Amino acid sequence: MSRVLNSPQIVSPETAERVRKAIEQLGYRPNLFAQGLMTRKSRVLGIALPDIHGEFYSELLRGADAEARKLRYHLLVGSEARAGAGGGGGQSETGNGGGHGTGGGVGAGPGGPSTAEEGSLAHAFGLVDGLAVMITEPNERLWRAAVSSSLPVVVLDAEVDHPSVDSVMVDNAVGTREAVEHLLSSVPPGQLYFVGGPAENYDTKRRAETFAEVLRGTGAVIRPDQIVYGQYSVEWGYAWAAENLRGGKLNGAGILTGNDEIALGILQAAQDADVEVPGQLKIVGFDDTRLASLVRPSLSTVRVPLAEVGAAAIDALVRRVEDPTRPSTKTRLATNLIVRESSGWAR
Amino acid sequence: MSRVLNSPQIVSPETAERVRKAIEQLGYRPNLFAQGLMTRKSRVLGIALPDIHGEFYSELLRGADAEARKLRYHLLVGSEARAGAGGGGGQSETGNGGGHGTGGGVGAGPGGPSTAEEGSLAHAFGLVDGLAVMITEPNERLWRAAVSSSLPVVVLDAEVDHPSVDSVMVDNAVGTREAVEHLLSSVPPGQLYFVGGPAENYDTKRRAETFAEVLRGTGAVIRPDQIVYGQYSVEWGYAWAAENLRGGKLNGAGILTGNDEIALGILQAAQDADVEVPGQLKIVGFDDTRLASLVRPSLSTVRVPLAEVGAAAIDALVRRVEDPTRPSTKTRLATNLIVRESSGWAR
DNA sequence: ATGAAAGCGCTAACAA
DNA sequence: TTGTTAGCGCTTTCAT
Repeated sequence: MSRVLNSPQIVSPETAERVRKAIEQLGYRPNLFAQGLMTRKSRVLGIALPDIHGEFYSELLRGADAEARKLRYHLLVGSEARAGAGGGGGQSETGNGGGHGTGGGVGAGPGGPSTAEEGSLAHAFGLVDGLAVMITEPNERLWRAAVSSSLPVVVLDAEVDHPSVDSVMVDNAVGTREAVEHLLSSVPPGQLYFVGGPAENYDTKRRAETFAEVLRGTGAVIRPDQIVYGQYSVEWGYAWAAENLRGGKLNGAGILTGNDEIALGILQAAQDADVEVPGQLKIVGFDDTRLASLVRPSLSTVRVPLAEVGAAAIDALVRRVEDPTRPSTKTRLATNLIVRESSGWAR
Repeated sequence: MSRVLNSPQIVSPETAERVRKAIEQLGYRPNLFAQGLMTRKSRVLGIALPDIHGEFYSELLRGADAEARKLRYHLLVGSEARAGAGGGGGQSETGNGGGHGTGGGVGAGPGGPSTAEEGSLAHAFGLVDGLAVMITEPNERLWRAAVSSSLPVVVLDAEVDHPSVDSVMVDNAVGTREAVEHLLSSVPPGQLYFVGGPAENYDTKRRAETFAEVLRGTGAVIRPDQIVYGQYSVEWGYAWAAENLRGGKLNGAGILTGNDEIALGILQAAQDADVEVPGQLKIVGFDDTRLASLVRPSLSTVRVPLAEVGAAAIDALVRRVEDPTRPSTKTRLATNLIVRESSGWAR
């Protein structure tokens, strides 16, 4: 009987024992499909990321997975990478063009349109109890699919204002501010640069804004070349630096980048051009991926609690799954500057 | 009607159209639980890794995910990390002790014993069509769970000899041989070292064996200190090198490591001790993770086609799911040496 | 406290 | 070609 497993307290001890023994004997396993058919629950959560690869998403996923396991849920992953036409920006390391990415990843909710090639989690929609979806840049389709879904949804990264959708974001401002002020302590405002990822990327955008804000706070006027956009890739960082290192333009400069990869590219270009870091050029990355602490000189960077972001998303999602009436929450996790060799210490 | 969706060819065009319109109108979505209850299929595959974190597993997972999507399946991930008592060795980057890891990760098949804290995928067993499980070191429980499962199973990394279990492995021998011979071209046999990961780890073991074999092929007698085991971590590599760099013992030596992380640790120790790489010390890593090409000097390494391994696993699994009678296959993917700066070129 | 039966939404087999 | 029905294995309700 299912009573033994689900409500052990209302069944007599001896019956329970008898049943339990039979279960053991027969190697009985409840059929999860039948169970799901009745209860409408699977204890499986979907997580849709722009990409699955690299330190960034790997760490996020790890945090999400750990939290899910703690709450006794499972994770069904779905990366949008290579899904639709032109992948999204995200923090992809491959640095493949900056297409505005209409790429799917989540099917439309009931009532919405649905094509055969809807995208990653469309098919699995019906199997999961909820969905965590990361939206790193404007993506109308993904967005509408997310908010109009009948499933509990938590959105990562994008600004959300929907009564039934939870969101988890990173507070870029604090860390960015710390980083810029840190750089300003040894570099004049006119020598400070922000080398970002894709201009559409929400995080890059916010970081650039705070960068500009802090700089303007010093009374400085910002030149257009001080804030530039590209890709979240080593190659972009290297290319930008190689270009701008010429003529000693960057001598004595300070650079904040959109992520650690870009910073590493710049670091390598500097090394190849025999420019001393941090002596002649100071660099601060973003995210604090493992890379940052492993390269030499080690990379100063703004730490983003990636694992916590993943965990918070799962946490919010599970809460909502288990209590759908609960008001939506916005979680915002702090960032903070970590000073290492590339921006400060003498070696 | 379900006939329209499942066997469109046996239904008249106008009926099909009528039904399709109704489906659209009502926003109808087939219930996957009911569907699964009948068909016993979910198009979801479980993948159990020792850990989910770091370049190594990230890349493997990415390959698996890409292949799954191509075959129109979904991936349910389950890392064993922190599952049972003492995590397994695997290629975890955290370098937490080398416990022999009885850690669960997969529940026992029907008939087997099952405790409440069975591990990661136990609960989801009933939802997936098949299971890819990576076994990186002897683990009786995981092993028995895998082979005795009623589900289609493909084992990664471990040697398997079971008629119904497919396996995907890496052919460590070729790459290792290439690496050792490459090092032998500039370093005498007595100056060659293999600094491995955990001694129990299958890959490390095989690599050590081939290392020894090639060395013996030169007629040399191998000292015990030439082959050592530790963790798959930067810290272990650094510690070993820091220890052995003293007294110039490693001057003119060549080192092959169990993975890139260890190699990086050694590289850093060498740099901190002002030992020139590759001038005074040559280093070859293993895996060819992104790390290897990003550090300076760039790391020579034996490339392991991680993404292909993941893809091959999913491929084999899907084949078996869709044809359970098919004989089991063993896939073995080649490795090959990639020479970069740390073992060869002058900078 | 326990047995019996309805029904979740689908597919497959059987009628028409 | 199409309509009808049994039944997948569970949970839940209703009788007992």
